Amino acid sequence: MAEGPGNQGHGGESLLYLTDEQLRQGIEAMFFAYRAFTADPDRILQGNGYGRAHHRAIHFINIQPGTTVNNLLSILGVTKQSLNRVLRTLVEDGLVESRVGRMDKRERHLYLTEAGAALEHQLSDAQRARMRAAYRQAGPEAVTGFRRVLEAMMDPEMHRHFSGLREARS
Amino acid sequence: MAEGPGNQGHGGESLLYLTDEQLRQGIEAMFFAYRAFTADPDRILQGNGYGRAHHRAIHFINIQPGTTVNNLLSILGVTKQSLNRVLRTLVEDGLVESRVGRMDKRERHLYLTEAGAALEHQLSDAQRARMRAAYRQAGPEAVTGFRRVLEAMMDPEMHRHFSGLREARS
DNA sequence: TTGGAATGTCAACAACGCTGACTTAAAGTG
DNA sequence: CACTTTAAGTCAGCGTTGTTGACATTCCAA
Repeated sequence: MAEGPGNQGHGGESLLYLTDEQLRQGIEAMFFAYRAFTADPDRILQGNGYGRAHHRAIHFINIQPGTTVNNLLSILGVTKQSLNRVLRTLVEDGLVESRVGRMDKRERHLYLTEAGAALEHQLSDAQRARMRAAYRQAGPEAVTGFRRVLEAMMDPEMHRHFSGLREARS
Repeated sequence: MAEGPGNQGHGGESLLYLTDEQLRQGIEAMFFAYRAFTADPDRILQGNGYGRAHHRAIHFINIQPGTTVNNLLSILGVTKQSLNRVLRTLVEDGLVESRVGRMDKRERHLYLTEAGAALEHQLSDAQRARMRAAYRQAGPEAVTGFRRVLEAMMDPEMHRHFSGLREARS
């Protein structure tokens, strides 16, 4: 089974032999876990004409109310045309409000309406429930490691946008 | 928010207060990390007319040579029409070979050709490199926790298909 | 004031999910 | 053998969400 060097005990020291098999399992785990991770929101959104892209937009508008389209663009890493299609439907449906900037009238500042906030809650509740269950099952130490690996995996560019950076240092 | 008493202890002990903010950061970390995680293969595949779906098919055919279409279907969790579209192009392009089953002639057993294996290598090398770097940066303890949380997050259905199950139980 | 950069919008296309209906071939079962 | 089920493949069509290209508006600086 390619057990390899049977360490990874708990030392924290050194070596860190990483066999291809171990890495492959990590890759596969990411695939299966991410599928499960997005399953609940996908289910909620399907049928309403919304999808994962709408979820992402709603999520980040909720976190940074008043963010501009351009800022959202750099966070989501898609083209403005792609984002615009999503934003247009959200605005039309009254979930997002788009206000012209006071300083710079080219900018549009985005806010969730009450209806938008309600949907956001529904979505994030479902996702948090799964995350909470996984965290509970895995234990607090595992959670720390989980977060650490994910952060190391992000592109440095994107890591800037990650909001879990508060107490990271100290 | 129904925060309630912080534990319905099923594991038994353990506080494990999980604030919404902590959970939200985990959710966001998954989003950013997964994006980075798929970025390298996506870059390699783009332009060849292939995409993430082709990558997934190639990955699992490589791991289970001779797997049937039906088995692949249940692993990937897509419809046969969706998978067939991908498989057809891979067979046409000579990356995958489809052999009629000897026992059951209805089945088609799938194998990577040399060209397919070469592409698989290219893809998994890129992905392993990123995974290895993240593992190294995070440390061995973190890796264990990472794996533990991801496994807890999977749907039980899908967890059956996860190949990293050898020594898990002790 | 004029030209360039930034911001946002519209149109069209590709990848890849989906449903539904259908065919072919082989296996299983009375 | 007739009947049903299973495995695989196909066709047609649609929805979400990426992409590029073209274009309008706004700001700012030469």
